[in-house]
Amino acid sequence: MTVTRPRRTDPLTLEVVELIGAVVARYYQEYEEAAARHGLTGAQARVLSLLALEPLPMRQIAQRLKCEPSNITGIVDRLEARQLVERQPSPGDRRVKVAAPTEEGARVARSLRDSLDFAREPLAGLSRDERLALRDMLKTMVGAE
Amino acid sequence: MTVTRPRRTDPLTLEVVELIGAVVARYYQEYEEAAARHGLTGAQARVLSLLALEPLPMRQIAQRLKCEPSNITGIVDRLEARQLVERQPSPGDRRVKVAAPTEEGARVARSLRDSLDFAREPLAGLSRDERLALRDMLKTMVGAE
DNA sequence: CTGAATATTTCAGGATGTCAAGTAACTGGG
DNA sequence: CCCAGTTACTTGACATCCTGAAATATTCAG
Repeated sequence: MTVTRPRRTDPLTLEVVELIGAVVARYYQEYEEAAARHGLTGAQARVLSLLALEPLPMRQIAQRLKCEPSNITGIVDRLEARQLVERQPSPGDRRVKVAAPTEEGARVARSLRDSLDFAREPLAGLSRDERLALRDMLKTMVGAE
Repeated sequence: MTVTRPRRTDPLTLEVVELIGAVVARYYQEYEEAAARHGLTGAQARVLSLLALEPLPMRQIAQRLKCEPSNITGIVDRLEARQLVERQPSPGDRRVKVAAPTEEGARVARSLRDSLDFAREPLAGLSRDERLALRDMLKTMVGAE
C-alpha cells in the first residue's frame, strides 16, 4: 500500500505549517504574558508548573526542559527566593535536592494554569466534534517521533 | 440559538489544551535546534526569516516580534557581523534603517525554512482530508482574537 | 524657525543559557 | 574497608536576550 506522503512543496501542507507557526507564536506569547501577570518569567512559570504536577530532583527538571542542570540552579534559586519553591533533601540520596512548590507556589501555579486555560479558549470557536477531531490529529502529530 | 461554550473544566477541552501545549513545546524546541544547526540562535533565526520575506525598518521588526526596538539593534548587529543582513538607508526618511538579508542571508533563510518544513512533517501522518480539516480549525483558532 | 514627535542607538541591569571546573556523595571491584 | 569512577548539584565565566531610560539625529506641525 502506498502512503501519500505530502511533498515538501504541497501548498496545503505549507499552509498548515504556516498556521502551526502562527499558533505556536501566539500561544508562546500568551504564555509569557500570563507568566508576567503573575510576576514570573516564562522559564520560571514553566518550572513552577512542572513542579506543581510533581516535585522533582534538579536534574530531572533539566531533562524535561531539555537544558543544562546548571541552568536550573538559577531558576530555582529565584523561585526559592520568592518562597514559591523549596529544595528538600532526598531520603535515599543525599546528593539529590528535590524541588517542591510551597503552598503559595501551588496557589500561583493553579492561578497561572487557570489564566492559561482562559487565554487558550479560542477553542470555544470549535464544536465538540471538531475538538474531538482536533484532539486525535494533535495526538498523531505529537506521537510522531 | 445557544452556543455550547465549553466550560473551563470540560475534560475534552482540557485534553486539547494539554496537547496544544505539547505541540507548542515540541515545535519551539525543534525551531531552536534547526536554528542552532545553522549557527543561529532562535531570535536571530526569527529575525532573519522575517527579513527574508521582506526587508523591514528596525522598528517594524520590533513590532512584529513584539519586543522593544532597542532589543532588535543587538540582534541585527550580530546578524550583520556575520554578513547575513545589512542595514540600508531608507530613501524617504534618513532616520530609518532598513534591514535586508544579504544573498548569503537569503540562502541561510531558505535552508532554515526547508529544514523546518522537514522537521514539521508529522503532518505526513495525516490524510489530505485531515490536513484540510486541520487547516480550517487552525484558522479558526488564530482568527479568534 | 522652534518645539514636539519619531527612529535608532547606547547603556545599565536582570534573566536565560552553555560549558568547564569544583564539591559532595554514591557505587562497585578488590 | 578502600579507592576509583560515576553522579548530583553548584559555581563562575561568558554570550545572548530583553527591558527601560537617556542620547542623537531627523522629521514634522505650526
